[in-house]
Amino acid sequence: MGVAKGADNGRSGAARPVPMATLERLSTYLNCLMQWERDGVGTVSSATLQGQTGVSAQQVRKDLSYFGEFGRRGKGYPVRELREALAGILELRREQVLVLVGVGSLGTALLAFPEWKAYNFRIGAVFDIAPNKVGRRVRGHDVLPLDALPDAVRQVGARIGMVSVPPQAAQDATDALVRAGIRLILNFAPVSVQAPPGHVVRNVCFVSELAVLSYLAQSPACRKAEPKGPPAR
Amino acid sequence: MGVAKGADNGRSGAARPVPMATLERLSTYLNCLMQWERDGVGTVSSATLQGQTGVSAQQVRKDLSYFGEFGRRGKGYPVRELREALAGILELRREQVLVLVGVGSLGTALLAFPEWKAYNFRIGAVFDIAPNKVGRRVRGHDVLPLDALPDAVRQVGARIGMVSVPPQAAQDATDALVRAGIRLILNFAPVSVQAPPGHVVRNVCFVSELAVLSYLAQSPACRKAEPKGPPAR
DNA sequence: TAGATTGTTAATCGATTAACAATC
DNA sequence: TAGATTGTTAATCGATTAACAATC
Repeated sequence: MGVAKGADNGRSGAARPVPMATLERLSTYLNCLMQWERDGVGTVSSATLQGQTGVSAQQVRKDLSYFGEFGRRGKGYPVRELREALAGILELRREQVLVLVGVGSLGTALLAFPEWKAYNFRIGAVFDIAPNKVGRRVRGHDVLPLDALPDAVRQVGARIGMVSVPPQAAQDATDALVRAGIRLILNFAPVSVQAPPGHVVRNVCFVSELAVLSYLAQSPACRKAEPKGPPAR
Repeated sequence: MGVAKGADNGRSGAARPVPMATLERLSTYLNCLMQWERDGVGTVSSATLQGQTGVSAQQVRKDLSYFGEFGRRGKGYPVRELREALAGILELRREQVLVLVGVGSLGTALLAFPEWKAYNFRIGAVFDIAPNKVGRRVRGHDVLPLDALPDAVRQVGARIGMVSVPPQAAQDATDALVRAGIRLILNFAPVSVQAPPGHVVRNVCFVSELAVLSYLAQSPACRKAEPKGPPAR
């Protein structure tokens, strides 16, 4: 039931499964390291990462330990090396090609997102069903009809699909991606969509996040999700 | 360390803390129920919810049990009542007023999001620093300067703030919200931001989600996050 | 060396799943 | 009643935290 056996980078001997929670934190670390690298910072400690992310220093070290040994005792982690290592773990040293289904206002905002390049993502093809959108050019991308999906996916080598269509259309869009051979799907529509075994659907649902905040608003329970301990920086 | 003591709806006697994981699933259930209510469905079982959400039936029942007893044994859950109960638990029977900082393409897409009303959210005020945006009207909202935040927050009664500014500006925007008395913050910028104790920051980070998918792409580990068991529908 | 900080093992805590009694 | 399905208690599993030895 471990998510990712055998993903241990060849370093850590036996294949411990990597907790999903760890995986979800990795890109946060990567993001900090990218910034520090731009700033010319040479070394950081797990305490520095705690200060920046709110994740406890020991948790940071534990997370990294699933993939190998990246630090120097008494010193900390070399920023550039750790950044490269994390990018490698997340398969972001090779370009990841995405396809996008749905070019409404959210889809258009996604096309304009300035950080794709920094993470080595590229949107390879863009689709919509609306006849008045198909054939147009949006933010430098030709909008293709949905039935062009299978060919386009093969052509651009996409492995990940993003769904940004209205809720009623989300399952259809997902099905189309599945038929086109896409096994990794990021759903932005505020409904749950299902895909067959062997596929992974993850959701970006801000309504859900807001609902959690709304819940927390009622009691003085706001004392969760805070940075803990002495922030070092 | 429990997130939400005393949130037990007055029904369940002692105040069991509600797991964050449960909280995060609640809006998924709510979403399904809203759809079913529109479709005129009278009753659903936990197995139905499993079929629609991928969350196991027993997990659904366990989640609901933190807040009370909503079902009828042998029968299932009355759609309308359960929807109302969940909306109440999430404090969504009263209107939740939001403020938005940052009216770039993502912010604009958020303003255009059609489902705010359905969840009883309302964007009460909108802010930006860019002089060429302040004073303009975007999707029916007047864009205000950041220093209008404290007054506006009081005036519209906002309790939740959304940050959709470029990464470099995200911490500043967060600080401005904090100074304006906002304690619940949803950050859309792909950086981690910090807020003082007593505040909650949650993040919507699709880069993070994509990074997880990218990781999962490498091994045949795609056999996670699937619907399990016999879907009933 | 002494101080700092990592990496790891053990202990705790929390969340999910299994089992089943309650009851419609 | 019999069948179905809930709600709850106990058992398992997974993730976080604490403690500490290793070592730069």
